[in-house]
Amino acid sequence: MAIGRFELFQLRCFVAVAEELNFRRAAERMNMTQPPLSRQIRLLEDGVGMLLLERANRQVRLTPAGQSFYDSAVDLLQRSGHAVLKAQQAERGEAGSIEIGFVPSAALGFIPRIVTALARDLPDVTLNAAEMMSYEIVEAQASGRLDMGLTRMDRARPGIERTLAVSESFLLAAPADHPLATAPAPRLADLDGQGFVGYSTDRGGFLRRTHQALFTAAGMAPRTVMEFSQTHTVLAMVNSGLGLALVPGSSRVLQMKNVVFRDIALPPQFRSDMYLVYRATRRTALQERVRRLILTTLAEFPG
Amino acid sequence: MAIGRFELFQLRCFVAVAEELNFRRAAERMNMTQPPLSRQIRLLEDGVGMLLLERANRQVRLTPAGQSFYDSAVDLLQRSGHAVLKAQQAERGEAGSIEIGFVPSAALGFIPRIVTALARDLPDVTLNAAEMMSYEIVEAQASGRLDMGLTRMDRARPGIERTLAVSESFLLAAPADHPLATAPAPRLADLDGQGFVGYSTDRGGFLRRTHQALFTAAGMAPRTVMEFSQTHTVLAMVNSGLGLALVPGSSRVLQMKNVVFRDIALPPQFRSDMYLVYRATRRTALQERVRRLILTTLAEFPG
DNA sequence: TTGATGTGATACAATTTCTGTATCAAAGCC
DNA sequence: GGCTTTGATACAGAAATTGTATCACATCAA
Repeated sequence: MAIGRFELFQLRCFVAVAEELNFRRAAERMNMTQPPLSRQIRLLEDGVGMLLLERANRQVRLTPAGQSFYDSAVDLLQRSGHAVLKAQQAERGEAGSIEIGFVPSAALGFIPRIVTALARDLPDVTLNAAEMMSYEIVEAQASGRLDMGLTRMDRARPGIERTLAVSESFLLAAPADHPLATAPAPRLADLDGQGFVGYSTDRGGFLRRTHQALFTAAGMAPRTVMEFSQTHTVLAMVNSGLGLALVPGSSRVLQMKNVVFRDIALPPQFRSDMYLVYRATRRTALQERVRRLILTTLAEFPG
Repeated sequence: MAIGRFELFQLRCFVAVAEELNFRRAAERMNMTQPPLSRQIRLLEDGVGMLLLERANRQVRLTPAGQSFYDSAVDLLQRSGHAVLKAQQAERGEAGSIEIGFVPSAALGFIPRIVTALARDLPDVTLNAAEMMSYEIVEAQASGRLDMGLTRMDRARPGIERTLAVSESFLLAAPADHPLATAPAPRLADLDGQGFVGYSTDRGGFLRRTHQALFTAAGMAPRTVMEFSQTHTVLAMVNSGLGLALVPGSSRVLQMKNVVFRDIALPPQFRSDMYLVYRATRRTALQERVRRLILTTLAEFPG
């Protein structure tokens, strides 16, 4: 027999003998007769390549190696049982790891809530959340590296389901000393001709397209000063007085000294929508559980 | 098959399949043909009571439970190999645990040195050192609860070997304001009639017997004020000015504000001897190793 | 559409392994 | 000194495992 090779059954036999220090009683405990028990012990000793039990003068004792191996054996048997329990947990979707990709604008309000809810309801689940651009989410999900994505992508893809996770209204972000920062009820028309900090097409470009559609529909055009891909950069520009901006509601958490957020009335179809995208088929119990948890968590988000 | 029961061989098979995701290649890696490999996987799945591999459309995939179980399996196999290595270490006497009992006066200088040396030279050995009275050491060693003892016991016992570990000279402990604290060269005769704090017979009584033999041989008698079993108590009495004391050299580590230690000339046979006692037969490699380490460590003790 | 190829599952006989009964030698107990 | 109990051994029957041959099915190329 190859050295270092043995079987768990032999470990059970050995543990029984080590605890009883008597082959007959150990055999009884193992529901077998003494000769085969002796044989299994011998096979185990062959396997590990050393004497584990000292059979001297009608008394069985553990050798030092046997004592050490006994400790290991108990540990191994315990772990082997635990392995089954963990697998059952994984099968029920209570444990495992989930890879989720999200666009930068989800980092502000959504991801922290998801992480919190997951830690509370599914503590044995590891969440690996990676910020990526929306096209990266598409790629990673297609190749199976991602279980889910949180993105603003608005066109459907084959094999990928999506659910509207949050629909936020836009907020008007204005420098504190701007007239619209204190006006009674800012309206879209007030932006006409004003300096405006917009979103670029660098990442996804969904917000930029929404804004353009919005301005076209309203028949007006702000004077776009500059464009940036991420909300915190846009707001930093507003903060330095460069112009106004229309940002998703969840941006409110970004408190800046010189930025005032105002509600603004917009046509109902112009909202900042965030979708949860996931495989349409072959979803595991864990993915399903996490998916539901994310949707219920984000449903409570102040729209 | 009983649920939760499987064999390491089946784990090896499963790991091969999980890594190859192909039964034929996995079988080749396991030096067997595909049918028995399939059978072992089936047995394993029966054993853990759930599906670990998804065989769909000519493609093998791990189920969530299978992924979890794969991680556990790799871990278990690694540990099973490690168990053998640890047992080999234990056989060579490089790992394991050693129970040693020691009398209170060994706690001052000897045990700390032993612990340090053991941590340095045999880091995988756990030392359990328990302070006990000398008769307890005898009992515990006889019943096998103790591997070794560090004691002042001077009579031999059957089946127990002993080695003189340290032979210390006695020191005169005097209150700082006592004449002998500053006298040029204190002699035994100077103690005649002086107040003396002695050792009691409570624990072993070896030191008391030595002192009495000493005084008898010198034909003098100090005026014993009080007797205590432990050195730190004796010194506390000296510290409060109650009298003089003769303590083992290693007591010097007990620094007390009002206690001065002086070398004192005594007949050569009157020394404070500490013995290492241990089983004469059936010593393990570890016990032998630790025994030698203790003796060499204590041999360097400033006698 | 059709054959070629490759997949894992299945059937079955040969082999191997394991189990239990009977027994042994040795050591402790009365 | 007989009696009991210990673990080891021998061996036949039972059980499990293996490899060969084969199947059913899916994919791919023409």
